[in-house]
Amino acid sequence: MKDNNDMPGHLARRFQQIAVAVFLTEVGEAGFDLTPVQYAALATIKANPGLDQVTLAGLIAYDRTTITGVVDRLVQKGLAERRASSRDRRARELEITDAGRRTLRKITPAVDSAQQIMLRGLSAKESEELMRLLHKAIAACNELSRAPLREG
Amino acid sequence: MKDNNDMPGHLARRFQQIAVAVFLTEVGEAGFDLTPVQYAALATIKANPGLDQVTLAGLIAYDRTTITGVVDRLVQKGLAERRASSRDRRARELEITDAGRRTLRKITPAVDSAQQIMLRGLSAKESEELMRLLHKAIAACNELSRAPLREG
DNA sequence: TACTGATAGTCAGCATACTGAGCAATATCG
DNA sequence: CGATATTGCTCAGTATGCTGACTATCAGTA
Repeated sequence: MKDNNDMPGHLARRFQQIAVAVFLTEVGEAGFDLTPVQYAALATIKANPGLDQVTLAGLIAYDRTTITGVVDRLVQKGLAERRASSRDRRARELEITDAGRRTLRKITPAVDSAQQIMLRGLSAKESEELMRLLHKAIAACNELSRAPLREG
Repeated sequence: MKDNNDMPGHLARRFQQIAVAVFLTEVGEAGFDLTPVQYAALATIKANPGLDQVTLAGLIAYDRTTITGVVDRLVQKGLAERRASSRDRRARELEITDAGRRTLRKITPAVDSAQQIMLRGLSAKESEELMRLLHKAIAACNELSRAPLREG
C-alpha cells in the first residue's frame, strides 16, 4: 500500500504545518504576536489602502468568512482600522494604522528568517525550483477552492 | 515590497488549501464523508493494527491533542474502534472495523484521483520533483513543529 | 419605478491545529 | 521501596478554514 507520506496532499499539509510553526517561533522570539495569516492580511492592507474585505480576501486567497475574524483581530490589536465605505454602504474600507506600519517594519527580519528556515534543507536552486513548482501547481487549481486568488 | 505570493509559507498554505478542497470534492462525489486527516488516520490504523494514539499521531505527524478528536469522529462513524490497552492502562488500542476496511477499499479511486488533480498543472517529471523537494524540505524541519513525524 | 439578481458582510456550526494545563499510570533511579 | 520523571490521554481556549444561511445593499432591467 502507498504510504501516506508519499501523497502530495499529505506533504502539503506537513509543509504548511512546519511553515506555520517556524513563522510563529521566529516572530514570537522577536517579540511579536502575529500569525502568518494576520501578517499577510496586514501587509496587503498596507499595500492597498482603503480596500474592502472581499478584495483583501481575493488578493491572498482567503475565504470571505475567514477574513472577518482575521480583520477583527487586527483591529482589536490596533494594527488596522475598519471604516464604513462612503460609496457602498455594504462594504468596509480597511486602513493600516501607524502601529500596524511600525509592526510590519520591525517584524520583517523575523518573517524573512522564517522563510529561510523552512527551506533550510534545500539549496538555493532547489528552493527556487520548489517555489516555481508550487506556483505552477497552484495556478492550475486556482478555481478549485472556495477562496481562489483574485489579482488586482 | 515582496509579494505575499512569493513567500514559501504562503505557497504552502495555498497548496494545502487546494489539496483539501480537491480531496473533499472527489471523495464527496464518490459518496463518502471523510476528511483528508481522517483518511490518513484510518489508513494508518489499518496498516498498524492495535497501535495507540500517540504512535498513530507520530506516524502521520499530527498533534496528540488533535488525534483525540479525529479518532472520536472515526469511532462515531463506525470506521474504527478504541479499546483500553491491557498492557498499559493509560493507552488506547485502535483497530479498524469491517466498515472501515470497506470504506478504505472503495474510497481509493477518489483519493488517487484527488492526488492527480492537485498536480494537474505539472508534468510527471515536475510532479516527482515537487514531491522530492517537499520531502527534503520537510525532513530538514521535522523537529521544528510540535507534531514531528515519528517513523516506526 | 418595481422586480430580480448579484454582492458585501456576518453568523452558526463543524473540523483541523496549536498552547498550556491537568490526571492517571508507568518507568526509572537512588 | 519510594520519590521523581515520564508518558498517554484529555480538556479548555484560541485561530484558521470551510458550508450554508441570512441581512443589507446595490445594479440592471422590464
